[in-house]
Amino acid sequence: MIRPLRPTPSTLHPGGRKLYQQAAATIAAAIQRGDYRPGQRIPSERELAEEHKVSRPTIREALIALEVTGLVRSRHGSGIFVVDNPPNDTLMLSLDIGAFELTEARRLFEGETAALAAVSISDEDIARLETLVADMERENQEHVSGEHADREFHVVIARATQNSAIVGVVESLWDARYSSPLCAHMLERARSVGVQPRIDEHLDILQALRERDPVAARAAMRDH
Amino acid sequence: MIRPLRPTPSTLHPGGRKLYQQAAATIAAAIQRGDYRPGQRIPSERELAEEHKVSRPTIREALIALEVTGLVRSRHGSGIFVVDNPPNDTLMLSLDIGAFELTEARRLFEGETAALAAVSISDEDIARLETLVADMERENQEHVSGEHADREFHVVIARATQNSAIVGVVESLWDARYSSPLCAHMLERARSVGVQPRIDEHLDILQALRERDPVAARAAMRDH
DNA sequence: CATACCAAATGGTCTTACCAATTGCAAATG
DNA sequence: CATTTGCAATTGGTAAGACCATTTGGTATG
Repeated sequence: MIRPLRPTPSTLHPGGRKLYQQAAATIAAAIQRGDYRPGQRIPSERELAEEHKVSRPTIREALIALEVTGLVRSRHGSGIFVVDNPPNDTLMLSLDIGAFELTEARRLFEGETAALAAVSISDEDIARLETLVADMERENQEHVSGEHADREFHVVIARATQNSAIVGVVESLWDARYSSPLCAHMLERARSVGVQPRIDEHLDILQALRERDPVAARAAMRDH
Repeated sequence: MIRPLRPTPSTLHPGGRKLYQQAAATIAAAIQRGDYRPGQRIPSERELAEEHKVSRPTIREALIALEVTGLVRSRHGSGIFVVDNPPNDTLMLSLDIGAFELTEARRLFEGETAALAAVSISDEDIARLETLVADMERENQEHVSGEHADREFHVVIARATQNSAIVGVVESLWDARYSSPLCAHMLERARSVGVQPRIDEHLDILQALRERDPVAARAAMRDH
């Protein structure tokens, strides 16, 4: 017997995909489009169910999918919130990786990233890097973490390559530091030892980028 | 009024985590422990619900979490199956990236990976690479894809660095080729044009690794 | 004005029910 | 007996309604 390729396309499921997947995709699009801002509350499950013309269990499944993805977080009795950190738009990691391995990988890859960025970085990006280094110095004197500015510094360089795959890799490797308690502890110690050298290293990288010197940029980043 | 730190620990939620998370964790553990083999069917939703002492909607939420994670896949009317491919244990990608960007990123990062691997690669790995190249030649004459061997070739090199972070990045960038239909199409054309050069390029990389020459390995990989 | 309390809103879970797709077995057919 | 046909049991997909637990903000009370 010859069965039709798609045995009765089942007009009940127009999208082919399961309902919860469609709903999740729609909501995710709304988030990445900015309809729902980071940190902001999104409509309740009951409202979303009515809005998407599906039942509450279905909308719940969609929200769980988004929660697993890391886009939203639900708080019992309070609501569902868009996660503040625009997390991994391209790559995301799931397992812990040794701190040493991470450092080595970053050294390798970010060195090349800096070299590539050196030949295509814009003046605006350089200005942005300068303000970031200034922020780090200020936060340092106030004994604040300054990690956010540090991350931004590297991500801006990656973005200067105008290559989203590279940006994704750099972000992933950077965010991995936070996922492992072991790494977090190591960072805590490293930071208390000496912070001034880090500032200087960033200035070295910045200087190499200013001169559009790929070789110097790679070397500076590797020393970092 | 002094409220207890954990306002009436609510004996209904012993684990603190939501029920679907507990169930998902238990099932995931069973999979990674080998209780449920890859490709094999796991018990039905109704059975799992009874087994875990929760309702079917809850067990469904757990399964959806696992499906989003990529551990299982559910087929309507058939059952839920453990995904055969031991997917990305370290990194996974979610968005499409342009083909050009991917190529550039791979050129950059895998070049350094090859250079690092050259100084630490074992004889067994080199032997493994030789058989892989032979496989590719054979599959090539049979007009088979040979993509699997190609992927393996690069992953083995990454693994030779003994750095799981690097392995994760290389795997991610490689797997990204399959996620985008656009990329898949481009590869199809590229393969039909010429396949022999690819073999030669792989041999160049292999030769550089045999001589433990980081500079030559990087150059060969970049030409690839 | 500060505090304590209560009620609405909201996520978390359960129960039940029905639909849709798949699969396997059994009956009908050659 | 082999093959095909078709039905029925199994299983995932979705819906509706109800109840509990938590949070939150307003309100009454001191």
